[in-house]
Amino acid sequence: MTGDSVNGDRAPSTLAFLLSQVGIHASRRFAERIAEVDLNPPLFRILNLIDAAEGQSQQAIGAGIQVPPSRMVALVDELEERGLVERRPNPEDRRVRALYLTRKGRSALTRGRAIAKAHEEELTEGMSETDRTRLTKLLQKMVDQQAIGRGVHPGLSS
Amino acid sequence: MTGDSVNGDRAPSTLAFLLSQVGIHASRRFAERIAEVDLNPPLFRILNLIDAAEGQSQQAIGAGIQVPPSRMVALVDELEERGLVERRPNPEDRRVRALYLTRKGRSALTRGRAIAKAHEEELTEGMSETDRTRLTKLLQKMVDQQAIGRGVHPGLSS
DNA sequence: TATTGTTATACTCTATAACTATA
DNA sequence: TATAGTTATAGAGTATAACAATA
Repeated sequence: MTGDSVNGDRAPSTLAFLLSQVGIHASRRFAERIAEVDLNPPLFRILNLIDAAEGQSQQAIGAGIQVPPSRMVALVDELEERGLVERRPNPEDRRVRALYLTRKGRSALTRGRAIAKAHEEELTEGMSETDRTRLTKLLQKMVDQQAIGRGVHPGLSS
Repeated sequence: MTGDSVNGDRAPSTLAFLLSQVGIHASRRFAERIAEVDLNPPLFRILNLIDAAEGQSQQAIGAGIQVPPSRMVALVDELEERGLVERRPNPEDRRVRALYLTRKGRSALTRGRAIAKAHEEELTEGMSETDRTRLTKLLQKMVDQQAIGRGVHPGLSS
């Protein structure tokens, strides 16, 4: 590939190009790996959020990461069908469905986290500790400067 | 958003998360901006590639960035309908359609490049020149280490 | 037989709008 | 009237497979 004459590697890549190139690669690769535990990135992300705030409503969870209500339904449906999440009635407001992880859900989350860690290591393979820290800081600064929102992943929102 | 209790910002982000977060943001933002000249990222990319290798066949262009033949048809169809690209017969092989930019295509490309430059500036706003260079080098190293392929954008391939 | 370009088709992801049951 | 959840539906983007013309 690198030796082809018809590709885009003649000009040095811009930061914008590199960022989107590496970012999409990282997302794709993570999607591949998290599939090993029969999850996909959105599902894994929701599992994490429920774990961090058990008993919250579907829409409260969704609002935090800019996921519309209708999508939350589909996502939670799938998690519930697989027995990873439970929808419990909220006695104070019968419209609300409070979300809880099942034991199976908790175990899936643990396995997912191990994969996330392995993915992180794969992605930073061959990088010195200094470079990792440096890169993290630069990207974090960008998230703040560009007002992306910490923890808000655009691939799971609008 | 940053003050919400139900979001993902409690734990410090991993490099994998940051990379995909910032990368997808950069892609989305670029898509928004390039729409100002009535293009989308794949179309702009193809325009660039044709400019760099005029007279090549559709499939030769597509192969360099891992785009399947059937998709090249749709992409070039659209560019041709808008009068940005011309398909010319190749007298040596009548199966082949050689691609050329029209004057209008060249002008669209110029305007697109100006937008790409503005996008680059927006994305690196508030960053020192040192940090830009540093970030570029780190990402470039990652592209090589992860065998992503210089100039090959995963968002325009498989 | 192999290759270029094409068509037909289908699948994934996602959002918008309308609906229901509660409040 | 407003809100939580739901359903119906449609659009964008993309890939695979089969096909026609030419090599």
